[in-house]
Amino acid sequence: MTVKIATWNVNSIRLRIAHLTDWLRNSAPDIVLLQELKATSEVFPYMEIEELGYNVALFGQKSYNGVAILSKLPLSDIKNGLPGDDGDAEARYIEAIASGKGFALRVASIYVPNGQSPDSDKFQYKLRFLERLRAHVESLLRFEEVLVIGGDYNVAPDPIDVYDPQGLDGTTCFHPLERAALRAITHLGVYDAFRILHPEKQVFSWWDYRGNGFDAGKGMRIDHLLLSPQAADRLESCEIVHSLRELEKPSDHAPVMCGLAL
DNA sequence: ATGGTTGAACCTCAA
Repeated sequence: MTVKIATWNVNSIRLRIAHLTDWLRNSAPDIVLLQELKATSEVFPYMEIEELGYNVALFGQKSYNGVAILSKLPLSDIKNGLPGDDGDAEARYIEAIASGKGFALRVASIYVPNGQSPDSDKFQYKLRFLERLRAHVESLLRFEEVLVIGGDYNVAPDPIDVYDPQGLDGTTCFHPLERAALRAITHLGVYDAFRILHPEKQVFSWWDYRGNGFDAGKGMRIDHLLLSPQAADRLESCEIVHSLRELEKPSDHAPVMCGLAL
């Protein structure tokens, strides 16, 4: 069967619940990795999601951050938080095993810190977070599983992934140090699902609300589905769901969805 | 364009 796996930064689950449920009904992804929920478990809209047949694993936080995994397949081995810093209280990483008939895969939803500006403490936190992710991916790859780490990486990998590579060089989400930190992860042997299937195509996943970036075509591709070799070998499709960014009161991100033959 | 918009919560911060 083909298992459809998507990632989406919703920028508030409570404001975006109608966009999400309409999309779940129409596209029926099997697994959805969500970021920027801005919600705790007390206010998370479990009922609207569960009545569509999804199990929910949630790592919530008030006001900021918050990640979740929605899955039509049963979830187990749920782990909250990225290893490597017990003092990190931000809800930016959740991982689980999804089990189907005759197969299992590990999935993770990640929300890499934005980093604010390259001269800020938050940028250093972003770089440390990416290094923690590198170390964790290195350990996960040893299991040789079908693995999908999807989320808002807040890094555009290459010049083709931003609207103005020269003007944006050195700015947040397209800084040489961030791009090197992301390459240190992909060089371990995880593969960008979109870029595997579309080596030359410029499609963005995020557009700034400010300055009407969407209508101006000023976007970046910063949301990624990174695949282990075992997952990449099964990759059938990968698209960015532009239509959700065209709705009234949209998230500033569009989902990215891939299909794996499992 | 050193501006601009959005969301959650607070009277501003994060993105």
